[in-house]
Amino acid sequence: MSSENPKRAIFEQFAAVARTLGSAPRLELLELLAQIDRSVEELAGLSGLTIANSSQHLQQLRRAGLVEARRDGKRVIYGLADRDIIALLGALRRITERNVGAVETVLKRYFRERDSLEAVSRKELIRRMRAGLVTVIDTRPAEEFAAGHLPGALNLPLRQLKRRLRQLPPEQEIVAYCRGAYCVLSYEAVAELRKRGFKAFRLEDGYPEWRAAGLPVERSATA
Amino acid sequence: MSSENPKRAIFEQFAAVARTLGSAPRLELLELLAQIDRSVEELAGLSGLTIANSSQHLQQLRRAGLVEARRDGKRVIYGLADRDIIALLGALRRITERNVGAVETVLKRYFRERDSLEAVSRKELIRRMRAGLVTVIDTRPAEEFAAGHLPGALNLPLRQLKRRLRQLPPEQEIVAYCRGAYCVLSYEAVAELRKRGFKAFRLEDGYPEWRAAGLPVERSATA
DNA sequence: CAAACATTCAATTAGTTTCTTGAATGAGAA
DNA sequence: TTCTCATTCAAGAAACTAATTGAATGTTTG
Repeated sequence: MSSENPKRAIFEQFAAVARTLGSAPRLELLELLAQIDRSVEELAGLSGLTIANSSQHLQQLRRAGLVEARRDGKRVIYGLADRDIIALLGALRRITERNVGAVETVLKRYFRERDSLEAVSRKELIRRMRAGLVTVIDTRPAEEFAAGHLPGALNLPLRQLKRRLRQLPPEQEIVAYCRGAYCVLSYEAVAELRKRGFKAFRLEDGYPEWRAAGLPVERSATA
Repeated sequence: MSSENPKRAIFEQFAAVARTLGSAPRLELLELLAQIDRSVEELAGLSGLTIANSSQHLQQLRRAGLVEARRDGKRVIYGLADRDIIALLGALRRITERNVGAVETVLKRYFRERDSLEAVSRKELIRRMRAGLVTVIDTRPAEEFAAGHLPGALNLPLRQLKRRLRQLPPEQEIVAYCRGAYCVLSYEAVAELRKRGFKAFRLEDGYPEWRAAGLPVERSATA
């Protein structure tokens, strides 16, 4: 680690960033932040970490230049430092998927029915949206929905799904999305809808990727 | 790390891959492999690691699905498992550069003259190549050059540079490239050429990125 | 100013990772 | 078979990282 070798010193910089990504809790925090900026307390709650622990992970992410913090009254709000970080996470996901069969295995084990894994690509979804063939539902909490969502999407958080089945067209195809490829909400929604006889699919990735691709989004009050 | 939480289990898979990237020696090995497949001994020599240590790092890279090994007689030859890994390393580099000023600082400190850092993009290089405005030199060792290089490039490894200055057109602009953005060879070549009065620039990135972008390459005997 | 609150800091403990050394494989050559 | 050589394995010491706890900081509110 001595800086006598400049090449090694540069690799050490890259390694430090990669090392920061090399922790499940920190990746989870990044995924939460890919959605919307949030306070420490919120992040701790959503990730299941203690507040102190979250704070420490967040500071590491900040030291690596991956997130930024700003103060808002009593709270400190964190957010991604750079939209490109979503691309980096995507690349990491792709490589991991391709190379480590275990990821798929874990998914399969959890979601028993292989069927519910069928995913629609963004491109395909856009085509079907244009043709008016599809109802798009956003399974994230109302707060995240309000901050931005796919055009024409219906906000249907998981907890409300059963109560609001009537609002869904029984004939039309339904595509559900959520925070990203491995956000469980949309998987669960699809499984539930299929059980009730709906033609439901999952969007291959989620809202952050949609927005990062420069596709149109809507902002609005909660549905 | 119990797998009771499937979401966490998935993030743990991603984290394991990222953690494998989080080590300067391993990133250096990957950079060497981005060029051409190589034996353990060769990698150890080029990276300055002991053989046993290289072997262990390589096995970690293999476990993470980043490299693959095949046997060739007495030796084991390693290579990148997947061309996309170059993209991942590129994304990591971009984020690190943008967010950690230290990288540039280290570079600056080493290459004193800020001037020699001026880089030409791939796109710009292609334009100038088409117009016949530029001499392209490849500063990598002959072996790597033979395995693939930019069309029309002249192989001029650093050690031969001084001896072969005559072969270079004194008027025309020269663009040097090597193994990637942080390969020191092309920096040194540019510094040397400028000292001698040539109009020399560095290609922003290197051969692996060129090839990964699907641009044409030549294979040939050593120049 | 003092109380309440969100976040951060500091110190400890437990668990990983790194590099080194020397011995063990396993393939090819004699 | 036996020798040689490239690579891998195994074990141990040193350095680093994560999570926990309780105290400290700094902001808003009364």
